[in-house]
Amino acid sequence: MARTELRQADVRKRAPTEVGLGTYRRLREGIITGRFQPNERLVEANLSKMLNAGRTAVRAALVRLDQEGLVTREHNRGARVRLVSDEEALQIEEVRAALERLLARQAAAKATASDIRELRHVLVDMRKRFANGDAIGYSELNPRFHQQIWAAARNPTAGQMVGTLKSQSLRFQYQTMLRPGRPERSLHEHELIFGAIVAHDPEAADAAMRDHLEEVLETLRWAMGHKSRPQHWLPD
Amino acid sequence: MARTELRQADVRKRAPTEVGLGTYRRLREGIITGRFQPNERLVEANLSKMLNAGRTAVRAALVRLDQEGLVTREHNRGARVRLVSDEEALQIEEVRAALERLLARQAAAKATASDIRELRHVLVDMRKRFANGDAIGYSELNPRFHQQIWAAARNPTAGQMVGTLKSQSLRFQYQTMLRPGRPERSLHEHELIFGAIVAHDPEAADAAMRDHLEEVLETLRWAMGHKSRPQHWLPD
DNA sequence: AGATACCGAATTGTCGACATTATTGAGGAT
DNA sequence: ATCCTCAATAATGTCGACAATTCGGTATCT
Repeated sequence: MARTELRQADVRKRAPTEVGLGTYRRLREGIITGRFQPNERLVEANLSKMLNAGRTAVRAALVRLDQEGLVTREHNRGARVRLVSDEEALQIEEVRAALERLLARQAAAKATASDIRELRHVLVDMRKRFANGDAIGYSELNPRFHQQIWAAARNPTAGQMVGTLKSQSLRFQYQTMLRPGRPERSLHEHELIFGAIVAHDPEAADAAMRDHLEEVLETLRWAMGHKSRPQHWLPD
Repeated sequence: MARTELRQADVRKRAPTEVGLGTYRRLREGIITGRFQPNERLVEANLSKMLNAGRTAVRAALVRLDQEGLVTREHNRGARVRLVSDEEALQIEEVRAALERLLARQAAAKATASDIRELRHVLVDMRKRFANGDAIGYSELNPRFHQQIWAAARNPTAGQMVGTLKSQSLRFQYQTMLRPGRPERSLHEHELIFGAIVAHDPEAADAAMRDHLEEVLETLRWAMGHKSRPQHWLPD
């Protein structure tokens, strides 16, 4: 029975140097940005050379990414970039909506003046880019806005969770801004959310975020109906 | 460019034999059931012998559990059972509430006759045990009831997510049933949720689940105020 | 006595080698 | 032509050994 270690005094603050961070982070980035295509095989030896890291580190990274839902692993058959189906993407979006509503509510309750300043800054930029017709720049700012809300909510648990969710469904987000009239309404919805947070009105923030993400979901369904067939499965 | 592998035809259905499942599952079980105490060091060599598995497998399991939030790892300093603070536990409960509301809503929308039969079965058992004053047996059935709802919702994404959340805060759940009058009200709340699902009324299911988990949260806050000392009884 | 440097035990991180398993393609039988 | 067998190949899973690092205790100096 060597289980005699449980004093809380041992938990000193220290630089939280996590373990195999480098390779994990780079591999993750590669998957999210699409450098590895969905369903592509991830051979450990190859990755080992590409990231010049030992196979052990690659392996650990793959385990993490598996748990995170970005790759799938099968016994003796290796790892692949996980392909999330349309249905799954919708489910993920629903879950994300539930979490973001909570975060918006808490942000409205807890936001400091500094939080609001940051949020306003992003929103001002969004207005500018929208006015210039810069749709790409606008959709780049979109995640920034939401992340500011997560920060203001002071709920790391929910924040991290919604972050991993977003990484899973990120491939689908690019299509949504193509819908006619979508950017304009998107901007308006963000204004409403911002207003509710500034007013410190959790109920309104919840409702505004609900409406916003309901619109996003609807747009996503629209995009899925209209999407030209994914050019995966080539006709041989 | 050896990255020319992306046909969907390759994704055949097959037994999804995940990788190092055995050791991971046993270690996880050990942590959840409290055989390893919070903040206890998890030395790889020891675990290797205890679970008689290679150190490699133990290591992989620890990586997974780290990503899952059940252990924390620091570079060159090993792994410990993660201690979740009271504040974190409350945050987790809030997130869980948001997700379970979604799941209750979807369960009400999609539940089949079979789902409802299963759910009724659990509820009948709960009534019995409550009538017998069997508080322990009652709280054992509690997770079963919720899991049936997750199954009926047909939303694996949210289901798995709420499952991992629950495992993180499980240590706190034992205290809640000690509050005077809590079992009775808990049973009543479960009846309401069940009724809403049977009636296929998503709105009502959402509201009932919200009320239920709001009560749980309140009880949790109460328990935290009253906790003399977290008595980690060792179940050997 | 108190602070500091330092050494040794314990533990983790990493690498390479080997066994195990799946996959592919050729070849032969029906 | 189709199906089956079977070896060749490629990739993963696993084990052991070694280097690197942390931590506790001890000796040393002021």
